[in-house]
Amino acid sequence: MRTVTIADVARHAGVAVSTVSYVLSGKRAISATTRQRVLDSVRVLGYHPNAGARALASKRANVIALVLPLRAGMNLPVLMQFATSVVATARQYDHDVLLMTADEGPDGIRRVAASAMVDGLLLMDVEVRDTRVPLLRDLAEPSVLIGFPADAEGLTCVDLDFHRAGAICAAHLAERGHREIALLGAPGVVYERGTGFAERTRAGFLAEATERDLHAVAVPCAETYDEVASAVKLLFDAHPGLTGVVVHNEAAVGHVLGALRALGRAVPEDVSVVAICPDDIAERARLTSVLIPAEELGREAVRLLMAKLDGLPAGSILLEPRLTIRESTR
Amino acid sequence: MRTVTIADVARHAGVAVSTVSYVLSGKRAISATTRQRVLDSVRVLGYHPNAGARALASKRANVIALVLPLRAGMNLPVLMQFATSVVATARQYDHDVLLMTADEGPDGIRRVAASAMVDGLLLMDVEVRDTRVPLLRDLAEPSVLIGFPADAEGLTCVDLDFHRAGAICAAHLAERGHREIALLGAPGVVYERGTGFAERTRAGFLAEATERDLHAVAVPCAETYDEVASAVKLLFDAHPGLTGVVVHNEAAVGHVLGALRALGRAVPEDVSVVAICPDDIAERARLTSVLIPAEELGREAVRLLMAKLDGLPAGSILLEPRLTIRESTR
DNA sequence: AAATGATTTCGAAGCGCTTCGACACCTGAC
DNA sequence: GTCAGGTGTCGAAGCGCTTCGAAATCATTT
Repeated sequence: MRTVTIADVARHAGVAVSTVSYVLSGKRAISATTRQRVLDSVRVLGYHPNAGARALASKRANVIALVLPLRAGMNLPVLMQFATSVVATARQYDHDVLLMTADEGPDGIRRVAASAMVDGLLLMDVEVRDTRVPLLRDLAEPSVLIGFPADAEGLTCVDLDFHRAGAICAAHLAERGHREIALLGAPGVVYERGTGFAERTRAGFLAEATERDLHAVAVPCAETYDEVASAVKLLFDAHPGLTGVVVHNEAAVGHVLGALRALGRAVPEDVSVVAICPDDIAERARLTSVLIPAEELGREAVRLLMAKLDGLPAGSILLEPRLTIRESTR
Repeated sequence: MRTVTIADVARHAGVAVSTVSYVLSGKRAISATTRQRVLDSVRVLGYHPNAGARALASKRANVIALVLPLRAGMNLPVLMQFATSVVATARQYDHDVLLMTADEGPDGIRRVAASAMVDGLLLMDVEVRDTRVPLLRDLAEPSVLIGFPADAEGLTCVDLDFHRAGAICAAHLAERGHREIALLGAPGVVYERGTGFAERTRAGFLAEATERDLHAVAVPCAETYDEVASAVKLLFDAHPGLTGVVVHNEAAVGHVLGALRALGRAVPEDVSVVAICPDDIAERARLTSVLIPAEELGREAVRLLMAKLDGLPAGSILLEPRLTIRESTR
């Protein structure tokens, strides 16, 4: 059972090879009768174009690379949703997905790009000072990043709008009548590194609080229980009237709840808590939260990449955060 | 910056194109001096072979498809470890990985296979009566399955040796002096479907128990708390002297512990519990367990697939289970 | 010195597809 | 009846690589 080639289809339909190609690609007008004859032959013979030959001739592989950080510490449900959404969306655009792990590093990216194996790249979890970013800049292949590196100039990035997320949390607490609120953010070092998303959440939170005339503080937050507990204690010592807390640190959120319990402050009776974290974590603890929209991130990232493949300019985009109200705020 | 082709390398090194090809593939002897000259040119020019052209000429894409069940209900850590291991191992064999989701179904498989986009396929979580299995059988491309379908004849499958796993659990309990033990397995319907792995665990468990002259029973086990609780109650009513329980049902294991607690039986003081489940679940509950060796599964699956790609015959293999002793048995 | 055989290198023929320019045919306008 | 301008189709030239057979080179042997 030799594999069926376009020449077989052409012979079977009694037309030229190029005609078959044009029917399939739609790049030139073909009469309805010829078109139908060709399509019938395709069906009858079970023809599938050879991807390699197509890529070679057209300089388009119809494959995108998905570079995932398959290391420990990632939130798996988020990663999975993202990957699933990328694959599904890519298929809608008639593209396949080549899976790469971040630990091949820049070389892996250079390799797949230079080999014309993929037409574009999707990188998840880009770090602030990522060694791959300069490479992406002068790669011929377009790329889209999930997350913003330190200097996003000239790159296409997709991320949750953390400024708005911070603001939405503050607004939610304000609307519930809280007058004194706090943000527990990432560990201090993260701010010192100038990590964009942590800083932006903070700015949005404080701006909205100021706007609404609330008393607000924002403090970094470590991730071990003891450190979290003492930070929470310090916070309430300094601000006894505090009734609303936003936690933007998925590793610390459980500890914050524990610390509150230890201090004898009930949630939501005494203190309302809003988290900015993956949905599974918030769901488990029944927390009001702003989730990480993994599926939407994947979809938008692919959409942007496809636009770039078509030569369209594509700027970065920020996704609108959405608050899910659960049982930790009142 | 036109991309560098093999012709550029040949010109730069002052040799024929075919010589460059042979240097790179090692398929013919090339003198050391020529070889070095070519390799230098490759380095200087930054040459990377065009994957499409290579695939077209050699009929080898150097890509394998990884078909994952990206639906809910999978144990994510297991899936991730598996995927990571597959990608890493494939790279060792100079192959890349095309990521597909099971929801494209047989058509997706047919598509990538017929388009010569991949040389082989890796399917995870194959179901007992999987519609893709007959397809795989008469596909030209070799494939490896994780898990055993109803009829594995002529297929290459990799899985944990559940017969041994059942036996190891029984043996562990026997060594600790337990004389009356039970296996809580998959829900009844799973056995009725004739699912291989559930039945094999059961057989291994009972055989080992008989061997060691223990009193052993094996019962199916549902997955809601109430059903589990009543099953556990019935079990202990019927066998008051029961002191060892093996749970082979990752969804039920938490409920079993709860039910035991409700019956006033302490673990491990009154009852020893061994689980056959993903490591994260056992780790969380500090259970002695036989884990699902995701990483090893990935590695072995790729190894088998590569063997088949080289035309070697490859039978199915069963991985040796390993017991991790934690705090639930004594 | 010629012949033999190994060893190393070369040239050319594809692999299956896309795409460009050209050709054939058909309209309708003059 | 001729010619301009569409349509629809074809043929051929690659795309960049692998691989086969043959040529060229060199060391041995007779």
